[in-house]
Amino acid sequence: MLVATWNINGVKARLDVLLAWLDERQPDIVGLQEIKSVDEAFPRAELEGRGWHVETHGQKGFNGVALLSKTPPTSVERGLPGDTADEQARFIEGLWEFDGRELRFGCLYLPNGNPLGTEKFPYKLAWMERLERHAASRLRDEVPFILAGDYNVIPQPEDVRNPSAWTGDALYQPESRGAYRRLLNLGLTDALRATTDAAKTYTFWDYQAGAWPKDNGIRIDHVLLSPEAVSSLRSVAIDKHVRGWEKPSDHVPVVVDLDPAALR
DNA sequence: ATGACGAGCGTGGCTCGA
Repeated sequence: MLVATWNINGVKARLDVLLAWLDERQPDIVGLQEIKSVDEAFPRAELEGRGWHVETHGQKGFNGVALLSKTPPTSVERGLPGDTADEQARFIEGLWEFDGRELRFGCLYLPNGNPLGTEKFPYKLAWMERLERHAASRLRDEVPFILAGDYNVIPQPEDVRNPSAWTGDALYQPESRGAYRRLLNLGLTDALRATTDAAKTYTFWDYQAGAWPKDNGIRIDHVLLSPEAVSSLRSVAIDKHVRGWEKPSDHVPVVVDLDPAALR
């Protein structure tokens, strides 16, 4: 079975590439980020007409996350726990059952945090602390758990073409990378790094300054697996070719193949 | 290299992203 994450950068502007990619890939569960749409404006009918189940957690103008799946989730929760005053739509989580085995999939759009020196960076770090607490809680459930999305964190130097260009950026700060490392230290596995130590496994290329033709990318879209899910890991793919399509998102899908019979 | 790209909102030029 295939589970995937994709920062779509506007679902209405990206409907054609989303449908083309879904046709090509046929994933079982997809987490979308930056849908930039309220729930009522999400192109639900176009997706449901092709058999997809749709769960949204939208917001006007920016942010917003969604879950698409071939079979409906048995339950869905919206919003990251831990701060009722946080109104930004950045987290949605669903529970599925496959042949009697449960699988929980959390889809996140972690705050960017730029520019440094503004309230945005402490908001990012506070959000990561909440995410760590939530992940620890889910891990205690021992239900196979996937935490996938746009983390807005470059974990290591090999995850960026030009590390020195990012030293002043929130995505590459020691605090951001440390918080990502703490997630892994809880017992989550970065699916891509469990399968390869290759460099240039980027998931984002800026629209500006010819970043895509120059392969000036960064790896910031990650799929983290709980111990109960990592035992089912077959392979990971970064669908890089999608970045070359007409009207692409600046991010590409990350797709993880799991053996459902090995979920425990 | 980042005023350079792109989406949303809403009709001109902001905000936001990474």
